Amino acid sequence: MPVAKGTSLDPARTREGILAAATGLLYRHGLDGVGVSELCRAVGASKETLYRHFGSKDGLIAAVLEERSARVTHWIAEAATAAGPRPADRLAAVFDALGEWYAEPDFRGCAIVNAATQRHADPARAIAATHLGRYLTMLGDIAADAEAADPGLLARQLLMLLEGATVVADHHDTATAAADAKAAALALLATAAPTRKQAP
Amino acid sequence: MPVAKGTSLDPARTREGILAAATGLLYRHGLDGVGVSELCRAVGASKETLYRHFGSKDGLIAAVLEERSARVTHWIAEAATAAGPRPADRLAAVFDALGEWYAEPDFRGCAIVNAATQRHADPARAIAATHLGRYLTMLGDIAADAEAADPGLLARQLLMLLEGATVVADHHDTATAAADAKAAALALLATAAPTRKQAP
DNA sequence: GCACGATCGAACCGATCGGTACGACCCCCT
DNA sequence: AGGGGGTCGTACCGATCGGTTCGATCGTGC
Repeated sequence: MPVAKGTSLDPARTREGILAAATGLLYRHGLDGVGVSELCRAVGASKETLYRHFGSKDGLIAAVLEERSARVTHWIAEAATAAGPRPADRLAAVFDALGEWYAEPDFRGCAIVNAATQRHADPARAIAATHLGRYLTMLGDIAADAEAADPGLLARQLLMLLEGATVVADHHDTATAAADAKAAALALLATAAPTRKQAP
Repeated sequence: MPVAKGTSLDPARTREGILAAATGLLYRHGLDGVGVSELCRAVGASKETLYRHFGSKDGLIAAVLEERSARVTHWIAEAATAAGPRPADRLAAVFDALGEWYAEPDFRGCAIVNAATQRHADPARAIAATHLGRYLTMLGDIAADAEAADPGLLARQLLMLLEGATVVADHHDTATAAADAKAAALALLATAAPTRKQAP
């Protein structure tokens, strides 16, 4: 409960606060499951402030999705690079990170893909496309380092495992999804790059 | 445009007509993207008729999803059994069928999973869970026939590929999704059941 | 031949939606 | 000291939503 009436913090701080609170609410309740008034009450901001910062509800949604896409992909990429140089280790780390995410109590699937599903018009769908593109780039790096015969193909297949695991974890089987997907991903990697051993 | 005012057809026929028309509209526009009034106009039925048959919009949605789940899974299973006795052929046929689906001009992802994403309350999510369960059963049969070391694991991995391919085809890369997923599925099958050849 | 059941079309309801307007407040800067 | 900008809270707007009701209509089975 920082601010009182007039603001002491700079507007950028206000904007970030709205963004952070809206991210959770829109994810949990769905884009159409929470109204702007309710959003403002939970955020602790007035409608006027929200609309000055984001222009419209869709503007707020777009900002939320862009920020979340950047943060999530960065988090996954960090987990991968922290696992060391070996492609198999990096790939395993990606799915281990997903497993932590799936285990969170209010896991609800991929927020960006979910949003694109709920909005058939442009903004959300475009963001989802670039979001998947970011994943594909990261997986493509792993595939290339593993000297896969067709790194692009392997990356697209790994992306399907990643998104499929997320869907299955959301709608069917939360417990084993990440581990199952990890095993499948490592099997695909081994099949696509049989020449590479773990020589130093 | 069969019926005029009073009905000559039996109520079951009316119900089926509403169901069929609503299936397409709700899929294309999303569950919240089309109102009941618009739905009635497109269907050619009055609100009173719709509400007598389905009770509520959610009741209509549930009926649409149940019917679609049964029809889709039956269609995929038919494609698999028509491909012959060999597990690899049946698995390939599944993803070939998915490829036909992805290529349809108004493909929008899996209607049941999409609906479950849009509705955080019970009915749609429960239907999605049983829908994935049906897929899992079919894939489990293939895995078992292939004498996979762990048929349940393989089936869950294949399910992720199926759902992941659908997500990717919807939001990123429609063209190669099915073929990429098919190759990955066959590779997983070969890895999980290396003993089995195609002896007669 | 007549009542019954299914249907239509349109009016209607309260609720809620996204978005705007306004007066009051308070902090920062000059 | 004082003014301007960011904010709050609330009231308000038109539109639309899901759902109900009602009179008129028409085919079918008794």
